[in-house]
Amino acid sequence: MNEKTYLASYKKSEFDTPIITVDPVLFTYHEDQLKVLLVKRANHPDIGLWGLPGGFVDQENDQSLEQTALRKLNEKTGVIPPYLEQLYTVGNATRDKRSWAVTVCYTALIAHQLCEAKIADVDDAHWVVLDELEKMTLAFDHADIITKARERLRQKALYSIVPAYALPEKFTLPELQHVHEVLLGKSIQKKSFRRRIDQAELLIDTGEMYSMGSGRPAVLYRMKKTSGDYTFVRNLES
Amino acid sequence: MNEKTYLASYKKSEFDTPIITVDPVLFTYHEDQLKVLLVKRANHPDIGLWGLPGGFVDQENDQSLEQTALRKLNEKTGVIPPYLEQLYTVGNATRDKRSWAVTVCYTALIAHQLCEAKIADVDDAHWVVLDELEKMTLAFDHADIITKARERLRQKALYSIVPAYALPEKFTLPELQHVHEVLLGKSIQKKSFRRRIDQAELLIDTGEMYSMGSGRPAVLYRMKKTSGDYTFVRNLES
DNA sequence: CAAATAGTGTCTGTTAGACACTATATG
DNA sequence: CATATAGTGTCTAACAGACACTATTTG
Repeated sequence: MNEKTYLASYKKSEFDTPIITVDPVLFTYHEDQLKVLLVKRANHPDIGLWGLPGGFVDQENDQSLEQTALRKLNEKTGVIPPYLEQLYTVGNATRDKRSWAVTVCYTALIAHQLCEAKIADVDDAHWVVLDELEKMTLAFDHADIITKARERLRQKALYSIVPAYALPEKFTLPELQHVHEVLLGKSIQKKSFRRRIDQAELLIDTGEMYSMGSGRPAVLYRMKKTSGDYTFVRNLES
Repeated sequence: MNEKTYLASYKKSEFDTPIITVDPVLFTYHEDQLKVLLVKRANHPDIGLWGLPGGFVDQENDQSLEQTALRKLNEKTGVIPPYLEQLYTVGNATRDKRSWAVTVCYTALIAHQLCEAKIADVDDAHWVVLDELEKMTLAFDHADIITKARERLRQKALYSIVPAYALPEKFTLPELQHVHEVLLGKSIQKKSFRRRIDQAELLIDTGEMYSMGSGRPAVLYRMKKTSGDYTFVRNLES
C-alpha cells in the first residue's frame, strides 16, 4: 500500500487516543499582589469548581496549540496577552475521571488594566490572589499546574525581566522591582536590580514620569521588543 | 444530571480529538561526538524515513507520558536512561498528514556503552552524529525537535552538569569537559570548569584512575544523586 | 521644614576568564 | 630525555550585595 492509499483509508476514530486540552495560567499584578485568572466550570466533571480557563483544541479553527491557548484567554478576557510561553504538559491515566487525559499548559502575563472591564463584568471568571489558592479546591490538577507556573516565573525573575509583561505598557522601575520581589518572596537590592537593567539597555525611557502621590516621581519606561528574551548571565541571589 | 450519570454516559469517541504521540530525543556521547538515536519508520506515513523513537500512548499500560517515553526508549535500546526531561509539546494542523497532531517531546541521555550491544544488533535503529542530520530528511518535524533538544541541552551545559548523564557512571573531568565543549561548540577554560564543580561538590572521587594511553591518568568520578538538579548561579560564557 | 519615595556612588565579595605553571604518565 | 595529558596557582575582570548618600516630590 502506498502512502496515498493509506491516508485515504485512514480512520482516526478507529484508534483510541487520550483526550487533550490546553490550560493557560494567566497571571497579572494588581494592588501589590500577583493574581491568577480562574473560571467557574459550567460542565461536568468538577462542575461548579474554579479552574484554569482552558479547553479543547478546535481542530477546525485552531492552527496550533498556541492559538488554542490564545483563543481561550481571549474568550475570557477579551484581549490577547503580550506574553505566552509553554509551561509543560501533563498526561496520565488518573487526572481526569473520564479518561486518560493530556493537558498542554501555558504561562501567560497581562496588565491588569487591559482586561479589568470584561472580567469585572462576568461572574464566572475572576482574579484570585496567589496566596489564597491554598484555601481553595480547584478542578482537576489545576492547583499543581499553577504552582509549577509560579515556580517557573519565579526562576525567570532571577535572570530576566519577563515579569514586566504583568505590568502596563508603561511602568516604573520601582513597580517592576516590586513584581520581582513578590515573585521571589524577598526584597532585592535596588542598586543591583537597576544596574543590570541599565547595562543591558532593556528599557526605553518614555520621558514621562509617574508619581505615587507622595515622594519623588519615578520615570516611566517601556520594554524594547526583544527584552523579554534577554537573559542575564548571572542570577540574582535566590 | 449529576457527575456520576455524566461519567456513565460519557462516550469519548463522540468527540474528535487530535492524535497524540510521545517523541523522546535520546542523546549519547561516543567517539568525541554527540549522537542521537533514530529509528527507521516501518509504517505510513513517512514510511522508510528515519525519525525519533516515539509512538502512541498505550492507555492500558502507560500510567503517564513519562512512562510512554521510557517504554519506547526501552523497546529500542533495552535500557532505561538515567536522565529524562520533558522538552516541549508541538501540536498543529499540518505536521502530520493524517490529522491535527500533538507530540510531547522529551530529552533523554544515556551512556553509549549501556545500549551498544542491542543497537548494533538491529538495523532499524542507529546512532547518528548530530552534524550529519543536516544532510538527512527526517520524518515529520523531527529535525526541528532534535534542534530544539540540542539547543536546550546546550543551555544546560552553561549552568549545570546534566550532560554528564551522556557518559558512563564513572567518568573523568576531561571527558565531561569535552562533552560540554562539543555542546557549546567552543572550548572552555579548564580551570573555570573544574573550579565550579569542585566548589559545588557535585562529584565523588571513586579513587580509580583512567588513562587515555599516553599522558597522566585522570581521576574517575561519579555523580552524586542530586547533582543533576544543581544549577550554578552564574553561567559559563556563551 | 519633615516625610516619603526615586535614584546614585562606591566599596566589598564572589566567581569566571586567561594563562602560565606543575604533576604524572608513556616511550 | 620529549611528548602528552591532568591538574593547580594566581591575577584580572565582571557583576551582584550592601548601604550610605543625594534628589525630588507633597504637605
